[in-house]
Amino acid sequence: MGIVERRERLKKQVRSDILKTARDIAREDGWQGVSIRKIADIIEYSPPIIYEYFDSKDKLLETIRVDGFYELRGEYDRIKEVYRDPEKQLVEVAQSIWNFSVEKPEVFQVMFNQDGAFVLSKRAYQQELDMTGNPVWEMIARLRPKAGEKVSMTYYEWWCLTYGFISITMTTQPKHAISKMEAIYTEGVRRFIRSIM
Amino acid sequence: MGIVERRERLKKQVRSDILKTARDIAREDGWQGVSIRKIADIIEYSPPIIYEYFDSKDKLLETIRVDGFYELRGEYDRIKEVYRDPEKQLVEVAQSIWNFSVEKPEVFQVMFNQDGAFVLSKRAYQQELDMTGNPVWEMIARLRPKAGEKVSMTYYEWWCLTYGFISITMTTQPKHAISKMEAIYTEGVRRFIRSIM
DNA sequence: TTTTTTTTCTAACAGCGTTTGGAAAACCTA
DNA sequence: TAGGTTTTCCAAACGCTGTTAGAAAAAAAA
Repeated sequence: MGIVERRERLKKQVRSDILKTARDIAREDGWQGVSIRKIADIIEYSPPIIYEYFDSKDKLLETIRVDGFYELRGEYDRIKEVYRDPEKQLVEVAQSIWNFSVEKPEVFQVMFNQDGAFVLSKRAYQQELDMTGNPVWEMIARLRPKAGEKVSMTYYEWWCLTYGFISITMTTQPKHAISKMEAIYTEGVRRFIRSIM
Repeated sequence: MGIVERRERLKKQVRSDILKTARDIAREDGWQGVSIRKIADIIEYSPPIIYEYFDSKDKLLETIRVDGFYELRGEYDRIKEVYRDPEKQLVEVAQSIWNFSVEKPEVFQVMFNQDGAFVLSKRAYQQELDMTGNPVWEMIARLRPKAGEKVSMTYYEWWCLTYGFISITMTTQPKHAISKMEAIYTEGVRRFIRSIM
């Protein structure tokens, strides 16, 4: 009897529909335009249904944030496997962050509380800034075989350089001008890598 | 008869009270907690009064943003006068941005659409990124006597490095940890300056 | 004092996140 | 198939939000 299975499949579907719809609205109208009622309208359920999947709107956005970081982490792990040279690895990481922000700007906004997106908790950042098992931290460590403390500081600089550059670009530049900034970003990243080698 | 004058004085006072109250609430509860009704409550007027001073909540926040950029610009001009060495000037500029973000984090948030603050228009950034009469642009130009285009790119890098670092630090770090990041910021700024000289 | 102008507020609209209570549907059992 | 149980779902409401219209109150001018 696959009844339970069917129900669970449907639940998973609705859950991901909610997340996808939130992102769709945000991409179109910005996070300011995302409301529980609009999401409910689009997935053709009543608003209270959403609360069976997420405790609150805040938790819903936090899920999107965590998923975003998870996806990026996957990219970093992949890059670490594919390339041997840590310099090349970091350049690739920087590239993949940029691509991510271009392809999923609305997710990037949630990840960094930007442009109308807002999540109260800072929990997601802690894991991201932690060094244990952190692929990017290890790339920098290989590039800079100094004491651990120094590496963590450099890693934090890296974090701010990459995410900061894109954050500021996304919020200050009109959509059509963003792609022109990629070259500056890439050059800045290269300069940074060379300056810590 | 100073009736008109008295009225104008009072109007200016109420206007600045509105702005100050908005910032106060934001500092205490975040920009998410700022509402027209709360502001009205505190300045002891009814909500519609606020609309005699600002067309909308959005315009109110935009005023705070523009004032913030104006204040910083004043700092930069002052620094440019006081110090001769462009390297020293830039270090001081970086320092003053940091101090600003520590003393008025809620204004910084509005300036870069962070953490619940949101202004639709990107107008304020255009002037800030324009090179004409821009003190920081000129500092970089003196440090890097290359072609104009290159200077503008470097200036944009500077912009992203400083504001980006602080933006990311403010949104990702808990309040108590922020001060510990200043050293990393300062070192990053110094490294950047040296790398473009 | 009366008229005119200016200032101010009450009340309302539509939309927001969220919760409650119960209706409706789906399911299981006899 | 009928009855009972469980699960799924939603209408309605609460207290918020930004904003506006129109009337009331206050001040100034006549």
